[in-house]
Amino acid sequence: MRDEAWRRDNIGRLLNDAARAFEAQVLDYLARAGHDGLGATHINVTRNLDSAGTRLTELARRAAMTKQSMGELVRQMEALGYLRRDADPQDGRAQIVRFTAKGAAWLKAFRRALRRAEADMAARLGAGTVLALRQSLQRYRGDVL
Amino acid sequence: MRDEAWRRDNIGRLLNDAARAFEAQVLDYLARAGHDGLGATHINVTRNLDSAGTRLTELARRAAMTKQSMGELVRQMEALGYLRRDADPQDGRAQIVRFTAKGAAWLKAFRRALRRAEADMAARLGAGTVLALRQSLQRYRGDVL
DNA sequence: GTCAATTGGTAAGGTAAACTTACCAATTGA
DNA sequence: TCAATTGGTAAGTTTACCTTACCAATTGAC
Repeated sequence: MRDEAWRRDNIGRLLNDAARAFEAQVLDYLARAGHDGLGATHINVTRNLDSAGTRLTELARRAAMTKQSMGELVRQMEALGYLRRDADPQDGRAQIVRFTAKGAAWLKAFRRALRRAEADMAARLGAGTVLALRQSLQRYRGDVL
Repeated sequence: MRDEAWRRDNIGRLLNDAARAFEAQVLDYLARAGHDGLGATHINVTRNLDSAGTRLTELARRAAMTKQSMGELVRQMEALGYLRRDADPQDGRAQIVRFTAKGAAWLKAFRRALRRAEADMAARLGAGTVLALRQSLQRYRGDVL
């Protein structure tokens, strides 16, 4: 029809749209499971929080954001009851951020939502295609070469 | 090593990381070509602006953002000399947003940057894989089914 | 052992890119 | 003709970050 297909079909836009759609799907599954109040940003925390707990500064480093920004995310999640901060017995300055029971439940629900969104994708594209997609993206990131 | 690979290798994160990396590459090519001052946001404008010009409200509708937000993007690009606004002879309220010569040059550079970033990807993954990737993403979006 | 440098964390304020609510003026249509 | 719709602007808010500037605890060089 027109030679302006690049507007919709350039890889950048396709990647972006797919990323947003997937994320929205995951968030929707979480909301349906009763876990609202947390958004995409907070995944920066949960993604980097060890089950044994992690220091704020280390969380910030892993998420590649400032201590202040990570501090704010943690503060929000603490206020909602997902996290708890304990003093580090090794270092009087430090805090150890940990999941509460509610936080652990949220994490479980998050991983389930992730699996479901991925299953939705597989239902649409086929499992083999999803596997190939994952491998392509990993290679693009530089995982294997 | 650990069974927590989902943190790095879930499709959502892979899509997001790839989208950001691709976008950064495109913006970098543009900057090297002397086109700085415009960021990823402004692509919301150029992506939806017809060569014959488009009304602000229509731009906002296509980009799925508010008239005010689109108005601000257009104002910025106008200030930098990429766009011009003409009165619509058909409607005294309306303006028609158009590329200036500088804007047209920018668009050309943008498309070139897009092609280069895609070529970079093909150099890493192979052209066939990029094609498969594109098709997968189009199907995920719902293009074909 | 002491004291300067480093490190964990907070405070205050700024910025970018969106949003909402509230308008005005031109147009359209019943 | 006049009320509803539409194109666009204004003002202020929100989200998710950032920077600069700190303080207090710890560490390390001497």
